[in-house]
Amino acid sequence: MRSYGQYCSVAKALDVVGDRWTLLIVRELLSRGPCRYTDLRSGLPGIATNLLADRLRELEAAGLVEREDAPPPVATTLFRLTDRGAELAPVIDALGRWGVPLMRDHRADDAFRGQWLRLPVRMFLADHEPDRPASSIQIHAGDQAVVIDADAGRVSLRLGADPDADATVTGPPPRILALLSGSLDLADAEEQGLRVAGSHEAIRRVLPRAGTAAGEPEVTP
Amino acid sequence: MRSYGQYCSVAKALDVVGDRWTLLIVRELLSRGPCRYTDLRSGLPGIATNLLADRLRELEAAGLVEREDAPPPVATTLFRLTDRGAELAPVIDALGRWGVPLMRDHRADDAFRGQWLRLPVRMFLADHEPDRPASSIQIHAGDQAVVIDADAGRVSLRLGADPDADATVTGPPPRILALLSGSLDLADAEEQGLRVAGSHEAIRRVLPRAGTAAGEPEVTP
DNA sequence: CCGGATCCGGGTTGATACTG
DNA sequence: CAGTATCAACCCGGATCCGG
Repeated sequence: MRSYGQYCSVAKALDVVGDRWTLLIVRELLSRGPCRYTDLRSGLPGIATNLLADRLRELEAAGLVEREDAPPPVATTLFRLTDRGAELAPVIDALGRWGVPLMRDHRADDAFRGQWLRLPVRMFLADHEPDRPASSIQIHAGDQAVVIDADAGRVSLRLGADPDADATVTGPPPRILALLSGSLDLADAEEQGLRVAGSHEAIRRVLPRAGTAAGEPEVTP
Repeated sequence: MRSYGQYCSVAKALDVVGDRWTLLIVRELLSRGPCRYTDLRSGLPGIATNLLADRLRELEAAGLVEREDAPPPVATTLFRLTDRGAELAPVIDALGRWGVPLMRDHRADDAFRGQWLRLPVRMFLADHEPDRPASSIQIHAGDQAVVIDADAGRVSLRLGADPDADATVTGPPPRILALLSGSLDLADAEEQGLRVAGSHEAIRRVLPRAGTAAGEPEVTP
């Protein structure tokens, strides 16, 4: 990218990460951890493969990403954020938080990936009953399957399906997000296009509660 | 800008503010308040005038900026951030904070503007002696003149010169920034290319103190 | 299948000139 | 002062191809 040529830390930051796709690559590496080239490409639908290769080279040159040749069993190269690269997390968080109100306009051809729920999970969910045994919720958002775990006060997300989950929620991504953000009540979920099965307590355990986090933006579809 | 077409709040945010120059325009409006077109252009050295006009239109369409026809005495149009636009402050802050270590590489032809000190002043300075009467420091950074005021626990910055300032610091922007960020001690300032005059107490009153803010990045030139 | 490289058309940006 | 007009250069997107 052309430098802005301004002696200002915002401009200097954008000299490094202001290029198209660059911050989304960082988002992907932050939410998935070390990734193969192909994983990155599937997590960044729409990127041209030459651009991904270019950006990864630039990020490597800037010291934000390093490539690691994985050991023999897998024998593939992994891309991971350096510490300096991971320090962009507050930038991604701030952008993601500011963007929440924009999630109201969902276009039919918008792509969706399960790992993109990691930020809303961190932003909106909390384990309100940390003393209970661990519980999990299977989410089917569009064609993406993820599991939300609550355990000892911590809420986390993993990709994939878990047949032993305590509850299951199925529906289109915008409705799932509305539920997670607290703008759609669990009681109304079924009427709003969500299928909810299993333990409602496991779900209420992590959903935002009124007065819990004041000033949180919501996603009202 | 082309949409990324991803149902993710980070991508949606970048759909709106991810274009080249856009976030710098927001930075400028945040640090200067309502501005005339010409003020914006001078605060964004390097921008082409057609791009500034384009971006302002896009920002207006997105509801982040509104134009206001100023009353008869001045009779010019002002551009100001809407509330929604001002909510980008955490994004600018996060970028600016991440960019601080990049300030070490200052190129001779980098432009500099006094208002760009507003972010470092907020980030690094504090009024450590809130009970003393108000004091002020005149800064001459390159050809830019600003005044840092400390009053009743608050530190603020205004553009221009003030002949009644209690102290004066003169030098190139990188040295000024090193001093403000705490990586250059006031005692060493003179040897490092800064001219310091007047009350050193007024300066020490606001400079960061060891142990005051742990983990702050610094600018070591 | 993985991890790209290459090529090309079109859109965006940048620099300058000009105008109500 | 607040832009518009023009045009060249560059960057991006999409497709195709290639070596392990």
